[in-house]
Amino acid sequence: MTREPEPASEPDLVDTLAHTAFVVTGALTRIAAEHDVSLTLVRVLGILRDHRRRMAELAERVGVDRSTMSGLVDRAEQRGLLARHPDPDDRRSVRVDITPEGRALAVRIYGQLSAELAPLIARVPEGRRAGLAAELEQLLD
Amino acid sequence: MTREPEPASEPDLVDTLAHTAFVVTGALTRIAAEHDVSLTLVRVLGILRDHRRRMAELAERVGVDRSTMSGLVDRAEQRGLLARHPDPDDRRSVRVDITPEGRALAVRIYGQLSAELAPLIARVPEGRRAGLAAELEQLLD
DNA sequence: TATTGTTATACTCTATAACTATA
DNA sequence: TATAGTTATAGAGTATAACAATA
Repeated sequence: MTREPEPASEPDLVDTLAHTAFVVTGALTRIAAEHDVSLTLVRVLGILRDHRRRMAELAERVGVDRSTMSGLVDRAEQRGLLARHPDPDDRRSVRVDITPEGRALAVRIYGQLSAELAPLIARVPEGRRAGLAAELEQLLD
Repeated sequence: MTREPEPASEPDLVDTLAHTAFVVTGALTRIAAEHDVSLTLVRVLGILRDHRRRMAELAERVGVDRSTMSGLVDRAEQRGLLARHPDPDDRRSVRVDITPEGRALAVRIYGQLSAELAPLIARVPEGRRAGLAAELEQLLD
């Protein structure tokens, strides 16, 4: 008979995922600070690289209150990184766009993240990298 | 002849690692907020579960200034989660200990993280979970 | 009535600079 | 001189509550 010491959870993988999150978030937070932006704004820039979004969508995706997003967009707009535009379909809504300056900053920051993670990724055999990424994405959804 | 479009970096795995970090950090930040603590304090509690640490060590590991850690420990101490003790070997130093209350809170929070990540981990075939954790740890160091 | 976004408010988090005590 | 920790200060990030405009 085989005992099952861990009925439901997988503590080892959970610990590793938490560890991964701390390392990656730490690197990104530090890089963001070097460019005088917060981690939250970095995430907003990343989201807006692909699609224009409404305030409420941004807040929901990043996980902050709308009032928080409102202030964050205020400051980013003053710095020329984002721009508000009216939504022709709903006059209550505001569409937030990334400016060319914001896009350039996003490219710099995410490029720097790639460069800093490269030595870590190099520890995984080249033939396993795609598989590792695929397994992680499967886990995330 | 084969072209190499990505000379040095591995953008796919970088993107996935960033995605992982956002998901896990988001869950942990939300859980922490439910218990009225910050993500930074959760990390401190996690570190102190294993070893007593000096203020400077804590600040360095978490990636904040010592003055920030000083205030954070102040508030956690007032709440009975941490305790300062003098260091007999160096009278400049302060050793920070986790209290039983702090330890109980850490157990609750990390347990809740395990429970919330369990459905995600379930998407990875059981036979691959240990391997995935090992590959990630290899990457992290 | 419900939703979108903003503002006012209050508190935490954060770093910088200046300081004390100790090494 | 250098290091450990604290305090004072200022600014960003955050949520809650109340609000106006629109659906």
